[in-house]
Amino acid sequence: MRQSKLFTKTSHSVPKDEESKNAQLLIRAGYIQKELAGVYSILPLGFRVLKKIEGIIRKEMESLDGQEILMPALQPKTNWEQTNRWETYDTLFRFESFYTKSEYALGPTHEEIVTPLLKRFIASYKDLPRAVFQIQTKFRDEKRAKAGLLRGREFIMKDLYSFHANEDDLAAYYEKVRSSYERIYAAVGIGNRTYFTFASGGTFSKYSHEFQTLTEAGEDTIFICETCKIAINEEIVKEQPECPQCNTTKLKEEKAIEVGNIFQLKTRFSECFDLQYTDEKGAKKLVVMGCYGIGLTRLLAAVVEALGDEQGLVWPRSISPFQIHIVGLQGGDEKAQEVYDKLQSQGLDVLYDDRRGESSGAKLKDADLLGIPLRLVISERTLKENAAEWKTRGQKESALVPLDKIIEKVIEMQG
RNA sequence: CGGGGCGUGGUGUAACGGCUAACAUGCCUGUUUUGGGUACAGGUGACUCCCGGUUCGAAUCCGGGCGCCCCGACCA
Repeated sequence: MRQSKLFTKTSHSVPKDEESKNAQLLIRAGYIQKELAGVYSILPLGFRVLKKIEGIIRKEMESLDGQEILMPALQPKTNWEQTNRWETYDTLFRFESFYTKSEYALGPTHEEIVTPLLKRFIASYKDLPRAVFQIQTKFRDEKRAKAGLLRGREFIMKDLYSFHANEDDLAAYYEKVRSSYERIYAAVGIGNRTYFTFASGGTFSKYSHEFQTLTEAGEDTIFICETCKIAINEEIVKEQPECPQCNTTKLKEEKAIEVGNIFQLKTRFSECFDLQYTDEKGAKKLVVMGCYGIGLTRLLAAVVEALGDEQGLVWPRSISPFQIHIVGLQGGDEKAQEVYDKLQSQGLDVLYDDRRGESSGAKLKDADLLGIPLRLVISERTLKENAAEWKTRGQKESALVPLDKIIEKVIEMQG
């Protein structure tokens, strides 16, 4: 893509109504735009990142035999009354139709839809296990939206629901999901600072598990066991905090942001909707359920919080909007164009800063702000060596690479 | 939901109750410059969030509303 055609622009100044690092950098770089408190438009560069994250998550969900569906965000009140959550779910968006006076919810989660949905198809033990997932916009009536994309009123979430014949099967599946989640966090570049965390179970069970990523902007406080590489959420740490695995009390307190959670719902919802199956002996039994969520927009923001620096965004290759940022400076435009065409024809994701009016300094600053992992500068100076300057975002050093070796080197880099 | 702060060109800010609402940035024209947000000149751009009140006079004071941020509470 040519940068001169991109409808978004970078901005020098930070919006005064945003304080969080993720919102400031993403808005300045033109990845997102705020529409309302806690509600953002995702612009082309941000959309590309989101799609990359989506791809990583989808691949893992499919490996868990998850079948992708899309359920409605608009949901009937009756289903929420059936689970007794119409009155009690405090961030539920509830509203009345202007014309019919019927009441609706905007889905913050989808147990109320997915459970009756699967009931139409599950009748026998032969129909189990099953897993479905979706990647969809969710709504929560937050009393206070905050911290950019970290806590919004509208956000994009992947939710997976699993259906099992018994608790053992659920437990085994739950472990598989845990591994998938760990691969997801590693793939988006925050694996080394994301901890499997023991947390309270909320509405459904005694405990649940979260994945928490260490960042200053985190809303949660967790206690890390360095030996086991797991953590405990503050909410379940009472007087004597200890690691549930090795029982040590040497725990390190840290701020973290919750980037995913997994719950064993068991029969909490199958009871409400009478979701039963017939077992091998002809007996009726309740289906056992699990649910597993990852907020994509929040995950994106968490990566920014964790990796962004003074100069701007820093993307891992796996989710960067582009793999390569070609910057043509004075005297290098013609060659830059050639290299761009060549890399494009190799099917590589390339952003080419072909803007003519901008000064060199402005282009280099913008490249840092946009955060694309590999920057190739082509200018009069590099062309004296018949080369391009190769620089990795986030690293100080750069090197000259001969123009005829670039494709080779890019392919080598991508492994 | 409790507390605090704030709404002024696209953006960031300034302006004692008193001249034509100022500065920077952006944008447009031209010249210039070209490896870390070049320089100069000219130009464009604001019913000062909305409604009402006080006053000879309101961006400024008062009341109400709407919106935004931060702290806390809450949080699948």
